[in-house]
Amino acid sequence: MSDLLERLRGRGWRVTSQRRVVAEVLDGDHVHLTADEVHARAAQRLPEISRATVYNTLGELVALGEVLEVSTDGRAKRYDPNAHRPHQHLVCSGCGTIRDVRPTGDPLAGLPARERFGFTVSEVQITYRGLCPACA
Amino acid sequence: MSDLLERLRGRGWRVTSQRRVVAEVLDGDHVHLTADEVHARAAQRLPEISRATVYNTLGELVALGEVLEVSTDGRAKRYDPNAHRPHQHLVCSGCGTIRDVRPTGDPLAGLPARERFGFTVSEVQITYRGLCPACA
DNA sequence: TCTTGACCTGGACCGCGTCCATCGTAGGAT
DNA sequence: ATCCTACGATGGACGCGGTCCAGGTCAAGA
Repeated sequence: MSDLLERLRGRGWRVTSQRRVVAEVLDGDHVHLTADEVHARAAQRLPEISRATVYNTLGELVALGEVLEVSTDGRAKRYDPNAHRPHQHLVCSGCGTIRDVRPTGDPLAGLPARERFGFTVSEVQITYRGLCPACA
Repeated sequence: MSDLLERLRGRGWRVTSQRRVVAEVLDGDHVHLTADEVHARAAQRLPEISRATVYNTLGELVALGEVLEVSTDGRAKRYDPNAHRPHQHLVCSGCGTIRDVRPTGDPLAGLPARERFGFTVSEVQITYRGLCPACA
């Protein structure tokens, strides 16, 4: 994400203080923040930033492929800045923490043509669930 | 799901007309209905059934392992009556229809110990996305 | 520096789901 | 068959996550 702002400027993005702050928040610790958490952290640096702007900016970053949306619990969506390296997620059923993991092999290989029902399958999302060491 | 009500009675469930109607709705076409769709179909048979009751009943069926909750789009949860046969889901990015599919092999095998970070992994949810024949 | 269209704001609004006080009733007890 | 009562149903208020909108603001090109 380091030169994210330059990439976005190159794509015609108007770089504003709000967008920069949101990008910097995501660029920090690689945790999976909710939109409200992003808003809270952004507001520490830019107190008057609005929720709507955070939602808009996150949506744009997702549309541009710079950030991934993850919804593992049916509650708030989370935003994953690790978008350029394909990976899956490992979720603790106890505390809800999420880790990025990289399974071996081609995940599409497990779905034989007979089970595709004529679909053009292009993407696979895998969520591994279990208990983390602390919760076990 | 055929003798579902008997199983539930055996577990101490009080069988009411509302619960029977909800179970019958799920037992119909094996589509993946939202809670509101379940409510609408139930209301055709039992006009005064309340939303809260439908939500309660669905939640109980999930807790008892008779029905699965599926949230593929971050919108409303869907309810899958095919709970006794392990399967995954194939979702059309165009129209949103969901098909049950059965991948080959053990889905847990793809995650080597090194990528488990000490977690006790017990469950794998896979969502295949693509376009169905009609949307392609 | 000026201009302008893209952007930001705050608050109303919406969809999905939960909660709660109250009423109704399934099913055991008699 | 009838009664009793605890479990279930009702529906309306509420909460959270997210979207929309009218109006004010400002980045960046001319």
